[in-house]
Amino acid sequence: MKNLHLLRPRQRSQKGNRKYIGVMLQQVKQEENLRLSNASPKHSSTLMTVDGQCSDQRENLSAVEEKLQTNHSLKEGPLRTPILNDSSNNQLVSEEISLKSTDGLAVGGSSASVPASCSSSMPDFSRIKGEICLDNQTVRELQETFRATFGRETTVKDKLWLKRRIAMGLTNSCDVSTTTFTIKDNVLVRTKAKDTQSVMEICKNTSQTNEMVYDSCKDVATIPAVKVGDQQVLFCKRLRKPEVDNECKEDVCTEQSASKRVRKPTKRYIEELSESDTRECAGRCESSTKHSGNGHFSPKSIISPVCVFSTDETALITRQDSFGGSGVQVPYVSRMRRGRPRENFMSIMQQYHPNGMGMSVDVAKSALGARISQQDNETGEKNWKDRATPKHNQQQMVAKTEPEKENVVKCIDEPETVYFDNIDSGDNSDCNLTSPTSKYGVRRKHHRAWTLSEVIKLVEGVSKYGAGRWSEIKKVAFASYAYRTSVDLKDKWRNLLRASFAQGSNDKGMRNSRKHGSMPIPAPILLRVRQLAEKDSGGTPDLSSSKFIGCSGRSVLDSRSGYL
DNA sequence: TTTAGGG
DNA sequence: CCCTAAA
Repeated sequence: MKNLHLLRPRQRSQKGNRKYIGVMLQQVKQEENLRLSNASPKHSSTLMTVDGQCSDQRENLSAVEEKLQTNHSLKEGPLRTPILNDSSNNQLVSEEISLKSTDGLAVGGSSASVPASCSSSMPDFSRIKGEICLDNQTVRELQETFRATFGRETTVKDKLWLKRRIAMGLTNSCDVSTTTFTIKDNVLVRTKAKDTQSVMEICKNTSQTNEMVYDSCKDVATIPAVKVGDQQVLFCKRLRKPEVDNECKEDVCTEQSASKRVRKPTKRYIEELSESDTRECAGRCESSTKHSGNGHFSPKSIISPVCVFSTDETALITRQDSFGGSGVQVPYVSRMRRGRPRENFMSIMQQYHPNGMGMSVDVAKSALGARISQQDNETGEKNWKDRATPKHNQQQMVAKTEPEKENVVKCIDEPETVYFDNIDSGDNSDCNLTSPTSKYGVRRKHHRAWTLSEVIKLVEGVSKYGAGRWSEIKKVAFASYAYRTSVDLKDKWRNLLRASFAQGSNDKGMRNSRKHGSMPIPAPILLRVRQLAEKDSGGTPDLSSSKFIGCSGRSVLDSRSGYL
């Protein structure tokens, strides 16, 4: 008792504990050996040897019991591993299979909460009476014993297997606590139910720590424990899962497998899993094993992707997210977008949150306003307000504004550019932003292909105002193109410059390097771009500009008309 | 806001 | 095309 108390963790440091246990184990080993060599028969307790001779080792037991009662339980604790012959493992495997197929009753299929051995039919331990030596039993008797033990029939004829199963079943059965059998020192012993029960009860409540187990079992007559190597494995650990299915698997394995029992994942493990789970894009849902766990997390916490269709009929995977304080569906791909929301964010917003727009008007305006084709700010503002009304969705707006835009374009542009602009209006519609166009293939989200007319306008604008006066050019030449910002002009000009110089250095190379699908820019325009660039970097804008117009203006027009 | 330049 | 630093 004293010793055992010393084992309590709270009274000793972990380190000390381990050390102490080691010493104890040594002693146990020694005494065990001693005891085995001195065993002498004489006792009245009912016992049943599992593997060994029928000779009784009652002396053994009584001695042990005595010692247990005299507070030397740990030292004297019978920790000997039951000798279970594993030579027929292979055979056992096949037997297991046959077992499953033939008499596979409510073994694994039954609900986990109700162990098979308890649910289908109760084991009848009263059938096991008196002194039984499994070794001497015939197969039939063994089967009977099996039935008594597990409460079900078996067709297995392998004696060894039956013996093992019976032994283990008796040891591990959930009903052991109510029976009077327990395994002790390689012997199946009929003991006082009370003691066994207490063992089981204690073990049930025992944590993984061996100290506790020792402690718990200290004053119990029989200790169903197995020593595997230096590890102590208590049979009572098996109480949780007496299912035959599980036992079968373990049968095949060595006894060490008992120490490798499946453990409930630690909290930490679960947390890590869920953490990574949350990080994962729910789109590629991981195997359900993670979720199947312990029901630790409510299903609601699992992100459920929602499939929506935006105006351009592109399927978007969205998830609930808080944007600007309001929970809205945002596309999965663009989580945590740095800048302002994409333009068609508004369409999604309006489709799914027509009334609740938690985002600032400013953001919304910049998002939507950019897509509005308008002649002036007033129209734009009007359009914006119009669109912002909750009931309107994107399609309606587009349909409404499309003709407007066309009119605008036609009114403003010179006759020769109307053609291009009409094409523009055709594929500039909002619906085409992300969808494949007939002409140029898939476009990026915010991309509007530069049409030739736009390019020409840009070039002319640059020639008139000079590169860098983007806002000026935008105001004059691109007033009707709300979607072309001054930055866009600048970017396009940059591209044009690149293209023009590329062409200048190597015409053929340029042609080849040009991306497929993008509209080729006529060489004359590129030439003019280069000249403008040179003029810009050079000196007198006016002079070179006029010179340029005189020289190549015509060719540009010619080429353009040629493209018309 | 606009421009210039990097990404 | 987007973003941002400067001006």
